[in-house]
Amino acid sequence: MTEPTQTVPARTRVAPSPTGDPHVGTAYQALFDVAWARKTGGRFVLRIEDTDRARTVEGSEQLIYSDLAWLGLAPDEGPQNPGECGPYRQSERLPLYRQYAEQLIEQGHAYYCWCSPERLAQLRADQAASKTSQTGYDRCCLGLTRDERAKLPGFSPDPVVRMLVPDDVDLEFTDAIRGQVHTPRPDDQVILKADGFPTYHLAVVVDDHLMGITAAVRGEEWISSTPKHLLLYKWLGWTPPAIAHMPLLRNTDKSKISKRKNPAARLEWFREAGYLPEALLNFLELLAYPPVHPDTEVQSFDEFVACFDWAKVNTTGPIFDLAKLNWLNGAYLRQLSDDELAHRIVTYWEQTGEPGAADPRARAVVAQAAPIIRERLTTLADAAPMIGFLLTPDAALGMDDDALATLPPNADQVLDAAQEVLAGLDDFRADAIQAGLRTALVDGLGLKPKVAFGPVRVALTGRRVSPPLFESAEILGRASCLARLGALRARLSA
RNA sequence: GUCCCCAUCGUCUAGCGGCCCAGGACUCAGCCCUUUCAAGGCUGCAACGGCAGUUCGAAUCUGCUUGGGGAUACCA
Repeated sequence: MTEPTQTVPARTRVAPSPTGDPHVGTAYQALFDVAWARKTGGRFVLRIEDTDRARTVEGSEQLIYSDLAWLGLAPDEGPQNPGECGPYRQSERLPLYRQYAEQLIEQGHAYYCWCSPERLAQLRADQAASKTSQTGYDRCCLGLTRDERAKLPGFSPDPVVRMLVPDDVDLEFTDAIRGQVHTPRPDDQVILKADGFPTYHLAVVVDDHLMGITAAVRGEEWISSTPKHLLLYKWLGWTPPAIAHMPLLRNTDKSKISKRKNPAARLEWFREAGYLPEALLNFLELLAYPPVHPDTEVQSFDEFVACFDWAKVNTTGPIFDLAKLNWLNGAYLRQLSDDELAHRIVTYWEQTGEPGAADPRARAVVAQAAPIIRERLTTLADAAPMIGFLLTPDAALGMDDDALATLPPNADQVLDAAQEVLAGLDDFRADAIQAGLRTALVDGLGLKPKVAFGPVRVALTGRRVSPPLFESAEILGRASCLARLGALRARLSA
């Protein structure tokens, strides 16, 4: 197996089409692109493949940029930070493709085709119906002039350009991940469309060569068209880059991952859902690559890069299962310092329009609460509901029904005692609060801790489950605590 | 239909002829810790798709088969 030589700095590229929200597959491939570039001291290039005018969506290029940057995979070169091999949008490189298409026609490797889309559709339908193994274009236009062809049925005035695939086309190539791979025999593929735009097949070859790309990472679905690309390289007299075909990410039903079946197919979804980019990166690495360390699967991108080897990339398409990502995200969250965690939460709030983001008091509370919610978070989105009781005015605190249902018959007694303790405390800090309440409720009233602290929790948080009680009480402060204890007490007497 | 790719616990994987009656991680279950919930610790459930062959010996090699996926576009 020939793999890209490690001593040569790679020039790799990710080439998404701007057809809406960036796809998670783009990040997945970019990750391996970047790993290879970093490993070899090379460059990572972003090229926008906008040759399908019907599908191109306004604004998605910007999203591709911001999402890659969020993940720490910002391109070294791209349309917004050009280097020396631009332009980086295929729509700005149009003359190039026509030039090479014409060259191929002159050399006899390609030909014009005037067949109408209707004729081609009929041809395919007939081939399918006859169950023949003979499929593909029938070369109706090969060797004909425009006038000759015009006399035949199914004529369309604007021609496309097709490759003339020879009988002895090479059906084997070396993949960086899979080694020797056999491929299906290609059809006389259209390389230049009637609207003058190239198809992917021509564009990728011309661009990769002209932009000096030495290693290309793409999805497995491209394996079958690789011989077309190799043929073009051969005809044009160019050296192809090393090509790595990544296994395809799958939906739970094992089909190719799609936005329709899986919300996580949208790269944006992870940011919206409160995942940390480093956790997502780690997760994507694990999806196609064995863990770097024998004792843990939590690994940094640098560690991944350091051990990167194409031969270790897996060949089976992984099912995109969020359970492990959730665990990883929690693991990364737990590694954050208090300040960093608070910062991430507030930043997340800013991005999602959470009201607390703009409130200085809320920011202060987040900073105080960071240590007590850290190990309870799966995503950043969990923070707001978890500390909501700290941000709500005392009078507006709601009581969950299931929380009220846990109150024991002697709750009033407990609340009275708790109020007395908290009112008399010199030092309103968590350990003093705990000591005071324990003395009064557990020792004094002879209650089990669970029974003793339950009503206090319900009073202060309105919920059955909450962050640690005494720390929460400290953050709330004496006045709020007394007000809330009093409120629940009053409610019980009513 | 045709062609191509792939195949170890539910999921991600280790394994590249003996160290494997298959190891780790996530999930799940139980226990411990414990003021709730988590986190943490411990224990457990759980896999080499099938059939031939090669070999003293096969999860590992070969063939067939089955299953899954992908490609068969003037989409990428």
